[in-house]
Amino acid sequence: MDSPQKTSRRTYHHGDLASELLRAAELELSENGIESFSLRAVAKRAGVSHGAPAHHFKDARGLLTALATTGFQRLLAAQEARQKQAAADPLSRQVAAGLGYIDFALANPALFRLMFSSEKPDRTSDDLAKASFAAFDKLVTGVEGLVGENPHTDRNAMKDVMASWAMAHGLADLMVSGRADRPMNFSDMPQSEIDQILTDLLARSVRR
Amino acid sequence: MDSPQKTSRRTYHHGDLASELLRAAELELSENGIESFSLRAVAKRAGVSHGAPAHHFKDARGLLTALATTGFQRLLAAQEARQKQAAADPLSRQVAAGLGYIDFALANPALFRLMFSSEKPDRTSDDLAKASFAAFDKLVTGVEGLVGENPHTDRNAMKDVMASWAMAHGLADLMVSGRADRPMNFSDMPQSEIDQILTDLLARSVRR
DNA sequence: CGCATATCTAGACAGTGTCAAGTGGCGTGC
DNA sequence: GCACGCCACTTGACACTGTCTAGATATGCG
Repeated sequence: MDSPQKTSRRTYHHGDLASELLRAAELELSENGIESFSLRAVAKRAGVSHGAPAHHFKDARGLLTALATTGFQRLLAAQEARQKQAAADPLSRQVAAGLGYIDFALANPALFRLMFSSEKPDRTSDDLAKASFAAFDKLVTGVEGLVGENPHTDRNAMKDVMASWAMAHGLADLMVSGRADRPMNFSDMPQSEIDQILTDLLARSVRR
Repeated sequence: MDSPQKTSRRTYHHGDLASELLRAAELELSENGIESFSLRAVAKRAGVSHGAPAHHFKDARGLLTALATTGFQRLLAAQEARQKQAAADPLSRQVAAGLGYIDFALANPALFRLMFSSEKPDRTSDDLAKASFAAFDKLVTGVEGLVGENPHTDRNAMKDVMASWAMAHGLADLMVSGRADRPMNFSDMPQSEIDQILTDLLARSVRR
């Protein structure tokens, strides 16, 4: 009568190995970084043999594709979380999306790298494409509210999307790699002050 | 009487294996990407045994650190190349630096990833730190000319540096990973039109 | 000319991802 | 209520990786 997915797996059949592998993979990723990621270490962490993952994910690429997909879903959620706390005007909402983007990157640096700086996830995967498009579309609708044009049909509006994205992504990537610390001294600042600076920078990108 | 570095190495001692390894490594990098980089493949490409590189670079990390160092030197050169063609006013010069940054990234995508999205280069290396600081400092002096304040002492000016860097880096990174193609349709544009758009986006970041 | 030393080779080791074959246990059809 | 089928997993093999050690070779200094 117990649920099929229990944390202690003394049975031969695991019950929910797929999601356990995803959790293990994310832990491995965040502890060791993407460049020393090992499928066998993930299997060991999940308490199964090194060949077990193949039954749920074709290969390492498959597992990392699935993991990146959840990453994009959570990236979208992080953007929305910031928007909930933000003022209702379109600029504040768009800036909030950028702040959420950066929040996510700083909270999940290795996953962020997997999503944006790795060839390992299979970008032709439908699930991955859908999830990454949804996160992208958050910026598109934000700009649409801001400039009153649909970026998918208006080239200038799409330029604003690109500006907004590039600024958020650039800040996120430089912060994740620790390159913003030296010039900006973020580590000595309270979060509110960091937010203020980032807000200023993000707002520049969409003003034309 | 022949130069010590000849392309055909039938001699036991190579003569200039260190730089040959660097060239081989860069070729391997651009052909296979950083994630399937193999030190043994580099050695094979250079025509030496798999153990040979260790004598010139302590390990794979050492080789990649040296390669990233040359990358930052060439990144700086690419920024300066664009500035030479640009108008003399400070804004044009700063935008040109950004265009050069993007030029470099698009011309050397795998190397760009090695420099900015990898933990393999040893960032505590003096040579690497010096080269990467020199490239960064190009943006700093550009902003100084633009706003009339030294960013190293003026916090607002350093914010402008960060804005300029984040926009250039964000655009470069998104373009390298092919993520800008879909929304912007860059592949259907002549270079002049791409430059025009990028110029607009880069200029936004430093105007306050 | 001979010897020291830098340079390179060759083999071993632990670790990696993937493939093939074999085993354990669950549930379905009788 | 039981046997059988099938899915989930294990095990071992393979080629490949980076690094270490020991040995071979050529260069240049005395």
